[in-house]
Amino acid sequence: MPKVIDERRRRERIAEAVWAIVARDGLEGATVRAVAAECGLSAGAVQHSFRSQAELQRFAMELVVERAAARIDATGRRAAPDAATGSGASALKAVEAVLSELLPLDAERLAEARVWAAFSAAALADPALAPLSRRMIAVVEGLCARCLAQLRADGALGPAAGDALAAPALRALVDGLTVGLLADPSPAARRQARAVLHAHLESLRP
Amino acid sequence: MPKVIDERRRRERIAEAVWAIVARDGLEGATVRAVAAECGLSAGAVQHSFRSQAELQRFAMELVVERAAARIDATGRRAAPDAATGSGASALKAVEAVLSELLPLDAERLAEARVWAAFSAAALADPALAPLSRRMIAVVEGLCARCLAQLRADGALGPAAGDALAAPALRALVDGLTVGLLADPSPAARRQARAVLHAHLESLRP
DNA sequence: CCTTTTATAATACGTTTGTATTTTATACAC
DNA sequence: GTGTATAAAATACAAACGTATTATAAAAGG
Repeated sequence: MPKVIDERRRRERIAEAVWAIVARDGLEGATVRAVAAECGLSAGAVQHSFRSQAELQRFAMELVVERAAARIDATGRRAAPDAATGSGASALKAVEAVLSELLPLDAERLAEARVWAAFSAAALADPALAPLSRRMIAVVEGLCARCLAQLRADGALGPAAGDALAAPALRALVDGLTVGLLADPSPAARRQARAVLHAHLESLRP
Repeated sequence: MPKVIDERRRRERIAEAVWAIVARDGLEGATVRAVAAECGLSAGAVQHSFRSQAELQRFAMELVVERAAARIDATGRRAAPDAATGSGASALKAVEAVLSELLPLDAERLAEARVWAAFSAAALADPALAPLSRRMIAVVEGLCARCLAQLRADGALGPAAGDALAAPALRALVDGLTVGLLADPSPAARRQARAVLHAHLESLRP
């Protein structure tokens, strides 16, 4: 054995190279050779870690979901203790901050959203990727539900806003704002997206 | 000249073949040969109508926007006379019906949405397609704005719902619901999407 | 009727793709 | 220390791609 290398780390490094290329050139730019060059390996090394390109793409998309789910879980937990103390107004601000982190409002999250959009589009034609699309949506909706539960606990939610449709609606709003920001990530559009999210949360108040 | 053929019609027929393939196999399935086979032509004939594949894809995406804009314009105009007569409740129902036509609730519009998602993803990596993405969003938001104006004229809009953010918010909601239905087009998900749209419009009432 | 023009078809070509195969070099076992 | 197993690199190869080129056939003009 030439080097005793952590195979898991290696696979993740390659997946991250896939992300970088996809964010820049789209999924069709992520050829085996391009991915290998992106992380300073030979094509043979990539082939050693992934039997086929399809397996590589599936792993890269799985890792996106996994990382995003972990991050969302962390921010969701972070918001909860924050707001339990004060009035409804501060809870609303905390929830707004948490949900803002789902939107592509900075360069890093814009890249993430571009990668995710590319994979989601690929999932429409590849049944092996479709469950990952659904899982990501479920994760986002879960965060929305937790945010709404937080608001409800703080009395920042009106009576009509508490039904089972509030979380799917909030998820749709966030995803729709993301779609808009992908097409137009200008500062003006970012301001508007933030304002729309703010207004929606305000409209839920009692 | 072998046949005196309407060049515009021919280009549209080829573009429609692109849509059929993209809806089924994604954009990377729309090779010149596959497109030619889809509409019963030879690859040479396709090349005669489109200098390059990039030009073909751009035309196909332009035609999607053009057709969608025309359809949206027509349905928007159709809704207006409907609701001006009755109370706010009937206006709300009419608007709900109009906006429902934007959602992929049947097979035809699901195919349309799949095509649009594929092109939108391609636009992220191809600056020549990006303006078409933005235009489509503007068209949808325009319909949302007209629907809201209709509701306002019929007194079916609360005071806080009338600001400039209502149309962008409604557009985001519709696009977000579309994203969800693309990942999960099951009857249950369709029911929920309709319910979310209904609840959102209800929440705008005075 | 013959020439010309042009849409279509067929073929050819160079490139790039994913992947299989071979070669090389290195770290561990005995 | 030597042999062996394996990661990594290099190379090879068939398939598919976009596109250029050539050939064919059919309608219009004189």
